[in-house]
Amino acid sequence: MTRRMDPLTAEVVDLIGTIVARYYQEYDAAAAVHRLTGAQARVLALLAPGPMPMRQIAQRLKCEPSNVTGIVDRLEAQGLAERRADPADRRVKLAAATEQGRDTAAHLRASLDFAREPLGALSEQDRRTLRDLLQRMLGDAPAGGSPASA
Amino acid sequence: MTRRMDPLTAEVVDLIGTIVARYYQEYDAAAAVHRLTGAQARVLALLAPGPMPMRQIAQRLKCEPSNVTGIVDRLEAQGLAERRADPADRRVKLAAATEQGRDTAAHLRASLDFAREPLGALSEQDRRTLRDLLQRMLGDAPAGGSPASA
DNA sequence: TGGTTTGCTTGACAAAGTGAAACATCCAGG
DNA sequence: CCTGGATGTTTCACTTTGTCAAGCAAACCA
Repeated sequence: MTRRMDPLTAEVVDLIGTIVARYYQEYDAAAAVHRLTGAQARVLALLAPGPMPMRQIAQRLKCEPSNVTGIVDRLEAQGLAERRADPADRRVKLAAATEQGRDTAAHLRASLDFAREPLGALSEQDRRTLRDLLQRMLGDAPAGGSPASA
Repeated sequence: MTRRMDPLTAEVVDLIGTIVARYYQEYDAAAAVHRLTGAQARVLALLAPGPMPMRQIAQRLKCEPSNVTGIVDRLEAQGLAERRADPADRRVKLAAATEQGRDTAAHLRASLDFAREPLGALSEQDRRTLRDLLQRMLGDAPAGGSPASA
């Protein structure tokens, strides 16, 4: 057990840990500007492109559906989201961002300086290299980006 | 506002978001193996090298000291940590990992496959490049290492 | 000495998260 | 058709994390 990690790998792991901490911190701060918690902001960002069933939100967040109920409740209370019926399946409730919700989501995305600013220290060539390295590190899996959800 | 981000930068940001999500997920999973939550594991890792005042733990976690009280309480209840008096200042309580706590911390660190495995896809040269890019991205700040706080 | 600051804990509270139970709806086999 | 099982959501009870304000003891300062 406890197989030793080589120093270089350990260093990279530490750096990633630092990035993770900073990412969370700045994400929460950006959300707080709009009176949102991190979880609420994440759901709102998920809903910005279009409505989504509660179940699917839970899958994306990797949590139980019962948890999503509360988060959407709070977004709804602030007028940022609403629940709609799914015409195709009456069990399903589609969470959808309101006009104001989409607006907030856009501002939120804009205020993600955590992304622009530190990356500004890198040249375009560097960023390209970084992207390739991260992609390979993640096994070329698509970068959590487009939902591809119906 | 809402200055557009160039597509390359956006791609890198997305990748970082994916890494952050995966990091958290795997960290929590590794902690759960030892009946710990993520926060408890983080504190235990902090205490593994040596005792630390409660106040300092709070600074490292960027949270209120009152929050640390509860987390250390739970570690203490599991026999993984204990509180000691600071001979130099009787107000201070030093949280310290017990023998068992250090042992758990070591196993925890070992089970961080999240670090070794994905990085295994990169050659040593690649890891070196990645390290340098991340360091520059973080403004050459030391990688979350030494506190330097008095 | 006395007043202020510092370190920790307590209490009340909100949000995030889990798990189990309840309920409606859908779907498939007989 | 209709019954039984699977699915989607919510509710409830509960834990953990986290905040903030108040309280208390010890240290510091003048």
